[in-house]
Amino acid sequence: MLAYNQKALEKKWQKKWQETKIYHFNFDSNKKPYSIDVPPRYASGPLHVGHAVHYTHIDFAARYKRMRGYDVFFPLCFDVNGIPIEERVERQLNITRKDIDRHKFTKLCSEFAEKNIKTMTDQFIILGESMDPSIYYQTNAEYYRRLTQISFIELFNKDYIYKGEFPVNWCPRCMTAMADAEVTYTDRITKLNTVKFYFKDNPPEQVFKYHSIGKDKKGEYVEIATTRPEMLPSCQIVAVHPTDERAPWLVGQILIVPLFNKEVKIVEDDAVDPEFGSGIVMVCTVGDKEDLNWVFKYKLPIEMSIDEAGCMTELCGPYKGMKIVDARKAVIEDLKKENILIKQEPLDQNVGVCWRCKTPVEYINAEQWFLKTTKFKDMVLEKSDEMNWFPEFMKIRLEDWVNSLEWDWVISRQRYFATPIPLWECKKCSEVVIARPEDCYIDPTIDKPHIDKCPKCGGKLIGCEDVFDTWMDSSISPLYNTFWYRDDKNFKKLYPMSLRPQAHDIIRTWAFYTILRCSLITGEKPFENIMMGGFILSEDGTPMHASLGNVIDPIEIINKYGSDAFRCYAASCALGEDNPFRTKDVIRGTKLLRKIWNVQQFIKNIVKDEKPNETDLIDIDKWILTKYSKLVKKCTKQMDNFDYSQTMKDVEYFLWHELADHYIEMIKSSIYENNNVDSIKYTLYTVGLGTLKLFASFIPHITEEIYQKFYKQFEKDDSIHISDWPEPVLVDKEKEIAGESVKEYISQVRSWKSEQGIALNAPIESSATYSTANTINSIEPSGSIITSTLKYPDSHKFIPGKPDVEEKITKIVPVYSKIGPTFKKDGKKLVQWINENQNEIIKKIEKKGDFKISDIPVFSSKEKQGLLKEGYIKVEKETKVKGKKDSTILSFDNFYLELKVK
RNA sequence: GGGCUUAUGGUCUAGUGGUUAUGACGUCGCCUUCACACGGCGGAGGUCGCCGGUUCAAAUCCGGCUAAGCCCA
Repeated sequence: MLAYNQKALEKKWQKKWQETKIYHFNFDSNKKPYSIDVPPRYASGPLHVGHAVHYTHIDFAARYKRMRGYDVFFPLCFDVNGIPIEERVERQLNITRKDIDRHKFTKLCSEFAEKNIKTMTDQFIILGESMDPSIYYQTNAEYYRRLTQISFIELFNKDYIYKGEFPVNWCPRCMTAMADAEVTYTDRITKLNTVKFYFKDNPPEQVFKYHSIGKDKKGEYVEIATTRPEMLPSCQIVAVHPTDERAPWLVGQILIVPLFNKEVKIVEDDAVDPEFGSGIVMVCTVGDKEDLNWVFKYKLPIEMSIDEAGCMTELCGPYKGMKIVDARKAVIEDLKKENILIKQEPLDQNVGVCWRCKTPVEYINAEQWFLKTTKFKDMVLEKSDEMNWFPEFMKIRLEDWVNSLEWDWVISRQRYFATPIPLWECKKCSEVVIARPEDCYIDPTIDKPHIDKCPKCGGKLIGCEDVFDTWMDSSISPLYNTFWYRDDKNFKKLYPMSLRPQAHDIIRTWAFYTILRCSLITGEKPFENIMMGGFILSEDGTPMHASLGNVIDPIEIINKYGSDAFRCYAASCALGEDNPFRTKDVIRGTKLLRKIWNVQQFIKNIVKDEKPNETDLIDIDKWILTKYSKLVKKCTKQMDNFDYSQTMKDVEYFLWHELADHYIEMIKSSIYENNNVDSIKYTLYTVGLGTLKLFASFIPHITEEIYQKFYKQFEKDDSIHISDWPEPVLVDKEKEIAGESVKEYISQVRSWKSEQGIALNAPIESSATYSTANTINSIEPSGSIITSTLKYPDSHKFIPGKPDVEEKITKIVPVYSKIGPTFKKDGKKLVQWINENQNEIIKKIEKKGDFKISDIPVFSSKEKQGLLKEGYIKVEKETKVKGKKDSTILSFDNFYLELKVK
């Protein structure tokens, strides 16, 4: 091993791993499978740092499980259907999908996606992800869409699918349905019209003392402010905030909608803003998103006042057929005539418009396909309970979501680039003819049905032009991965999948829909464990999103600092929490890598070309091996719980501090002096290889390089990534404590040297170390390590007991954790007394060795026990040398170190 | 507005009942040491978001508030 050339070795191993296929999932393996339901990455653009961190976390799981002896199923996959890709293509070419042929358009979408897929596949390799490209899929391929269709047919045949009406965003100019993502918002100034709604029955007299309630010769009325007076005919209810002082008088009253004489009820609702307009609002079907919420909350009829061309409907009586803007003018004129319009004020408004033509978006009712979901709430909750959630609280989000469900899932979209809904409808009687599974993949806009006319009335069959919501594709990923419908043997082996990794923003979509779909089809949960990644924030603290323009390209980072360094950052991100990206943390990663490299180089130089055998171990080796074994146990447990950040921290701390700063420093001189070499070599080899393996999942390149260049000649495995996860070697509590004493002792003396400005490698003229008999006995076997590390003269002695010193107690410190539980409420009094009577206590302790509780006046306690003996207090001491003139005593912990003074 | 989560030195972070709060980055001082000066040792720097409660004891448990993140078809 020469100097650490990070970039070159990373490239080399990435290439090698591809060639040797060590990540290959073996369908015939005897090993237990560990299957990962990898999120198919959406193909609308390259990966940013946030994605890169998520996939790196999944890679940690895959690599760890491989080392634990599993046959790991880690597919490379991409999600390619849907609106965002359509939208990017439309924007890129400045067209709408209706401008060109449907199938030409979808081809453009495919091509656009393929480019991104290629980029991302390379990115995954550069990031060091261990996906298996031989179990590849992408959701727009016919082999995948076929299963979306077949699973739909199964649900259809189970009677879980129905057709109904549902409001959709609609651009009246483009005459097309729009996804929320296609609606952009723009500020404009509109007019807020305050209109009189008359009471049907006379309200109680008291109400007139409140604002916005009045009467004129036509009767009593409330004032309602609206920007959409043309929507009056579809007014369904009027709402007021529950804490509004008028609410008790108004709720339950009936109002008459002006011009249309429709009766509407007043309800109370938290969503009303009491500061807006008169604080009383009309709810129409459907003016905006808030109205839509009310529609479902109050189960309001969906009466539409606007049609798909942006004209007023039948419902609007005399205004029928008018354009929205004209109707608004006409309605206002009529309101003025009737003296119903109280005032008009200008209002700044943020309005949703079509991103393409900037026409304000309307809601219209469209025929849609539904999958029954509300019926299966309990089933979904039950299945999610059967799974382990990491972190656990994420399950609550799913549960809250499921419990709040009020309507079924709309699975159809009026789009092009997605899986076609495999059915035909009779033009005459609307009878539905569903495709046969054996005919899928099928596109009803191109392919003919298996029967040539309607089985009911003989009418003409028209292919369905709607496509599926993209979640219909991605929510069967566990079925696709496990060969459902295609290979029963593999399905039984792989389903349910072991792990679903995903981000928390799509719990209500991907997690929920997957549990729903897969359970409905198989009767079983789709996965055993679900691991939730948090968000990666940009350096300025905002979440990283392409749309926010704050994305960081992981490849740029890697080009500068390397993949392993980037992965060090990824490993520092706690699961389920938002983590800011810091270049600093990546730089810190490069430091760690260099440290690992140097430590391993040291080990290699000591161990040389023979594998050390197990041998009689010296105490200090038993100490580090015990610490190492405890580390292995702890890390194993944490890795099993997907706690990567803690594991990384623990291994890093062990390597850098326990191993490098302490152990290696301690054994160096032994090695150079040729003492205990067998024991040390064995220990260095064991701990060196073991920690390298603990690191391997996180930083695969450097660990592989070190393994190949050194350990492999002695080990059976061709790659560290298919080697066994380490096992604890020994736990010797006694030697562990002894080793800690030696470590502390050396470290204290080194600090002292530093404080004195003495070079750390300068010899110290020290004649003896004193401590309790126990401590001296336990550290004496490591005596030569101490004297050689600290450069004591050979004559240095370890002596039980105290040197000839004078000790002065300087302070009495109360021990709260001891006093509290014993004295409870009186504890405070005792502490106060101890603090106020320091001198008295010190005197008595110096005379008699302790201070009795019964001597404390604030207690009438007869307890004869001593404060010191029972551990209620601690003493701080100052040590002075008594006799010898040419020496001084350094005291720390329970040690006294005799030093020569020059 | 609702659900979940988060709030700790300048920055990032550990810490889920015991009073002297962890580590990293940065900063300051010291030390060429034969794996590593891209290293080691040490110092300074915190009213643990705010208010209240439970408790002998709260960063930690409970309630309220404030701010931020995700989701709300």
